Amino acid sequence: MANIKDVAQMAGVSVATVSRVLNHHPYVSEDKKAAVLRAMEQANYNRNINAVHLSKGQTNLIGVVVPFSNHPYFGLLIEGIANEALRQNYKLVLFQTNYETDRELEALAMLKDKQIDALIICSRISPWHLIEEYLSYGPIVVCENTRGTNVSSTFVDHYGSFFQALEYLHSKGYRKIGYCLGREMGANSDLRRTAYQDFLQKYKLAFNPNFVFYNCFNFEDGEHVLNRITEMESPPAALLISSDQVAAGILTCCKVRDMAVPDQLALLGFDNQPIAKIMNITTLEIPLVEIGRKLFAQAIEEGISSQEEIAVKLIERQTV
Amino acid sequence: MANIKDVAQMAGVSVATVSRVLNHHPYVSEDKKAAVLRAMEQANYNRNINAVHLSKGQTNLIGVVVPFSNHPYFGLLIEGIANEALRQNYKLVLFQTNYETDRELEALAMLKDKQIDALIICSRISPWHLIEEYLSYGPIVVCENTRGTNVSSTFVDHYGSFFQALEYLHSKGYRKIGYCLGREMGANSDLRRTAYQDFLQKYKLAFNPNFVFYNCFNFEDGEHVLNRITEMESPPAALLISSDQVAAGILTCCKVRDMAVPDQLALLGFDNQPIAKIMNITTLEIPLVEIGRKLFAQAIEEGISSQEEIAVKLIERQTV
DNA sequence: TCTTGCTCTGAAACGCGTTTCATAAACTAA
DNA sequence: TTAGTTTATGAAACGCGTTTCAGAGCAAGA
Repeated sequence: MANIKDVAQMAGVSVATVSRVLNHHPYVSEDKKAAVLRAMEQANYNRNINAVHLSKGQTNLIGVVVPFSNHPYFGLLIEGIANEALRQNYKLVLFQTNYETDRELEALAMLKDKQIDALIICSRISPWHLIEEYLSYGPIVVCENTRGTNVSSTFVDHYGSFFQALEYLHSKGYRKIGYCLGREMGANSDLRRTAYQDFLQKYKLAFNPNFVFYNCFNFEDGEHVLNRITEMESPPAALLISSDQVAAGILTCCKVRDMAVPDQLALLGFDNQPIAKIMNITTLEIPLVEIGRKLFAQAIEEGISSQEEIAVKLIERQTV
Repeated sequence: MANIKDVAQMAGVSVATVSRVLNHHPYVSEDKKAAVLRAMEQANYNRNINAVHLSKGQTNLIGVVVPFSNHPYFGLLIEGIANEALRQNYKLVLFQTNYETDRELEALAMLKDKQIDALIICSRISPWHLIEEYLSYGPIVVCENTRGTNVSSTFVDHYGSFFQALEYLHSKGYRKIGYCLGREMGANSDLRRTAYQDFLQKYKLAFNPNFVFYNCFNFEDGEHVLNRITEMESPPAALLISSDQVAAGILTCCKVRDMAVPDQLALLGFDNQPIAKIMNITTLEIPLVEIGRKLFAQAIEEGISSQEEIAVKLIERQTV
């Protein structure tokens, strides 16, 4: 396998000049450039990427940590990240953690080893102090409010948007409001729970633990929710659902059971996923693809750190 | 950042000895080994992985090409691959192609650049001759019959298993049999189509183009299938469905519409995914996790190439 | 006692592209 | 014409761990 030295010799130039041609450096005369290109062609030259990595001290690989890559929420996020990665000539290494600590640690270890230039954590399971330990090895970008730290992030104000959603339902006359979340634990869930409590307090509404549904991730989880609701003597009149996917599942079940939406049960989703549009679900749009783009940009941004809060937008359709 | 030289100096040994300690070479005396470990600790030494890659000429990274990582079929395959990768201390780079040629080419380019040691293609879109061009750069392992070539593969005899499934339905008395596939094009679809034609011929059954359903990938695609079937004057009595996921979707719809399974419509799935067990779907088990393991083993197996055919197993449950 | 064969260690070569520094030539502005 | 840029190019240093080769020391077997 020919290397840069061979090519240099064949073209009658120094390796530095070959390197310049390889990297499109402007200061190379046309004739030498042509000679180098010819030599590369002849020798069937292939740049040794590992030598480049060693020399540059970077790999153009960015790690992305997600709990599930199959979920539309993360799917859209990944899409945004991948778009930007392509544009900037980076590749992605995907870590699907299933919320297992070890998988997350693997990703952090790769950052430490400089096998990836930066790490984007879309949703974490590890405690924050553990993440912090790895900050010195390379940029880590997350999806939660990191204001006051030097960690970059792009995030949604989950407290504010949840509160906003509750206010909207309240303004529509709903008083018995329940909500569906994914994980019971986790930074975002905490924020939403707090928003809910504060909302109840504001309007002097009583807390009903039956109105809280956890482990709502996918379409099929909607059925479980509706099963519980139909068994209740005093069911909620509206549901705030942290994922359109689940909202769609609930809505589908409602149709099957001839439950009128929104009259018997109002549904307010989150994300504005494609399925929400198709099924006419009222939702709070979260521009996930755009968030993905920003996360990537932050991952490769040099020196500085930045925190960006993303606004959500209410999309009124027919389920509230 | 300390390097191996610094550590060697601190420990009073040569870099070779430090390298031996790092790589658990047996011939290092206990005291020197201890000294090296102490020095590494003190210097907060971190091995530069890119230097290792350059030196070894490999990266311990294996590329995995799938069309969708969110589909249970590929999810299980990936699980098997990932298990084995973990065991053998390799990392995976996942390429989700969405069946776009460019994404597949990206993966092949990384193989060419030796940024990955091998490539596992779970389902391809590129023509075979294009894949072949990259064989000289590193091992490529695929999921289709490559007997007679020097390409390693682990595959299911799709012709045989489809035929077997059709025979089973026939033996149960079904004559009007339809089938659902994913892609219309693709090596596996061709095989299955041929099996179907041959089956019809064998039993002198007429071909009905309405009994063929394409683009059946996910749970929700089951609804489309059933919609078409309910509109037919002369619907199929049994369906052979190339994914349990779709079979589950169809079965769910049947329940909603009070259609008796298998009396009004028999369903025979493929894969034996978890959902098939839960929903009691008769299916042909494909040991996807096991196939994943084998694919990975083949990817890192030195020198030789091997082709392994995997047997499927009929699991009789309650939908036929 | 002499081989033979381990065990242990270090020097040096190797993998290979990037980048800095020095230098020379060519050009521009004063 | 002189000073100051800009363009162009090569030598050499740099990033850093692995591996081969040679040799020393020591023990077991002949």
